[in-house]
Amino acid sequence: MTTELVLFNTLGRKLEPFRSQVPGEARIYTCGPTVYNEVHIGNLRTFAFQDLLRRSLRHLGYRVVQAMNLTDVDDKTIQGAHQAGVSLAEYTEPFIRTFLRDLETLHVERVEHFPKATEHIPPMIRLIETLVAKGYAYVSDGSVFFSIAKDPDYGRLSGFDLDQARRGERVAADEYGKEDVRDFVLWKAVKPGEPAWDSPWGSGRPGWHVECSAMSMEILGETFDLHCGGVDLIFPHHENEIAQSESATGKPFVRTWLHSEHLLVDGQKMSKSLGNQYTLPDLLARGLSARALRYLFLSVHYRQKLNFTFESLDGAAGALRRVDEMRFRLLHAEEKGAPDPHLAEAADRLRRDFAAGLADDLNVAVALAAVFAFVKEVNVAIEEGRIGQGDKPRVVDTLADVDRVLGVLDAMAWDTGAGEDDSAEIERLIKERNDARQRRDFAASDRIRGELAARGIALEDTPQGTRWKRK
RNA sequence: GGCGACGUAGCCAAGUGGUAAGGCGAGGGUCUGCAAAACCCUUAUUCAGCGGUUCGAAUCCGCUCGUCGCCUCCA
Repeated sequence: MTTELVLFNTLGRKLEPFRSQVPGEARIYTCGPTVYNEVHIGNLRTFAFQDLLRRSLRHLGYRVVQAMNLTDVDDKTIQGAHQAGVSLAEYTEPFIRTFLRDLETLHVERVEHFPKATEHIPPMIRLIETLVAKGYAYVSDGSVFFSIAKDPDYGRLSGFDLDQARRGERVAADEYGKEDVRDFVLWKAVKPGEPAWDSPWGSGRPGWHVECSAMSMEILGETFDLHCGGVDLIFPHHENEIAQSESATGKPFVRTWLHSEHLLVDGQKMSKSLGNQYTLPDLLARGLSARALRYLFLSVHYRQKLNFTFESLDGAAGALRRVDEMRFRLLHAEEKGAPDPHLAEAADRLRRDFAAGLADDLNVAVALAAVFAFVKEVNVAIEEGRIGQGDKPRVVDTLADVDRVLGVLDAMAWDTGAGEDDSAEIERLIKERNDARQRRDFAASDRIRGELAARGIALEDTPQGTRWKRK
């Protein structure tokens, strides 16, 4: 597939053809969570987008190398650990575990690297040393600050005029010593009781922004292809990353910046005070499906706010049901005669339209419309008895191809697989029921149908016979 | 106050100059012993409102109304 990928680069705010630095290879850095609490569905929306990105790149022919950091040292993790009376690592470990579990539940692929900030302190120190040596940073009371005034390009990503934006802002208590309120901290001098590492400026810990710069360049190189995060990270986090990295290396840091919009709940920003801050386990506990949530995430363009409602999640579940039903009917359809040329055409059209949708700045809505057009064609073919030799695997393989990107169409992959195999007994009961129907003993047949329904087995009588499925 | 995004049918959502994709829901039909399920068909003369540009606008421009975001930790 040689479809050219176009992406919206926040740096420059326009659509651009994507060109990787190394042909055929995409190197991606994504800002992961700060592991001080459980992630909510808003966070997960962003990670689902990043998963879509990496899968799409692969679909369009790229090899992907991706790193996602885990920020396990910052004000919040330190405070949390202190309040819980445990070490930093003891405090963050469970949140890392549940984060990775949530990703797995949503079928978000493991990325190649999950660097933890606490395990990469030396490269951060080296980066800061370089900045100090080059005059971009200065030391003050054991802390190190980046000097915005030394970086004429500062503000390029966010488009903010810092002269206007941050004058008169209050300086945080632990950041006295700045020469300019707009400067940001690279290294924070230790405070009593806090975890700390040795450095040329004394004991302390890295600032948040420097973590990502150091780790991304360490793993992916001084210039890499894609850097993603939520829109809230554009300023100041990503702006600062650019300033640090490019000042240190003199090279472009990231070629393309991608930012995903936020998720809203009932039209409002999630917040603890509104009580609308859901986690994935919250939704699962309500009996809602992670698969439907993934579909919902995928169905809204990443640069569009996603308004989460239970109704929209129902809609997502309904859409998946339609795909599942088609596969179910296909499974029971009989292949006879020559392959249907219409189906082959439909399959080609799906592959083409699907790839074209993805290539257009990851327009999944268009890609999904192609899937549903295909579903309809297959349904009609089944209805008209046009399923020929080899058509079933053709349909299944085509869906499997697009599902390598979507990761949501194959119900079997999401099945919890619980329960013993009692299908032989079910088949026996169905036969018994159909015998009763033959004798027009409807009381008996309805009784069996009721029994099966009570066990969660739904029957469908069709002209080709009775088929069943678990509800 | 500065910067920005958005407003398309009951709901979700594509489309950014050539005459409204798709999904859910709803209505009708087919099938059925009856059902259920499923499938098929139908479902926006119209894109927040008002002006303007144009042969032509949901798409471009202006104004108004509304929603949301960033500017401080934040996906």
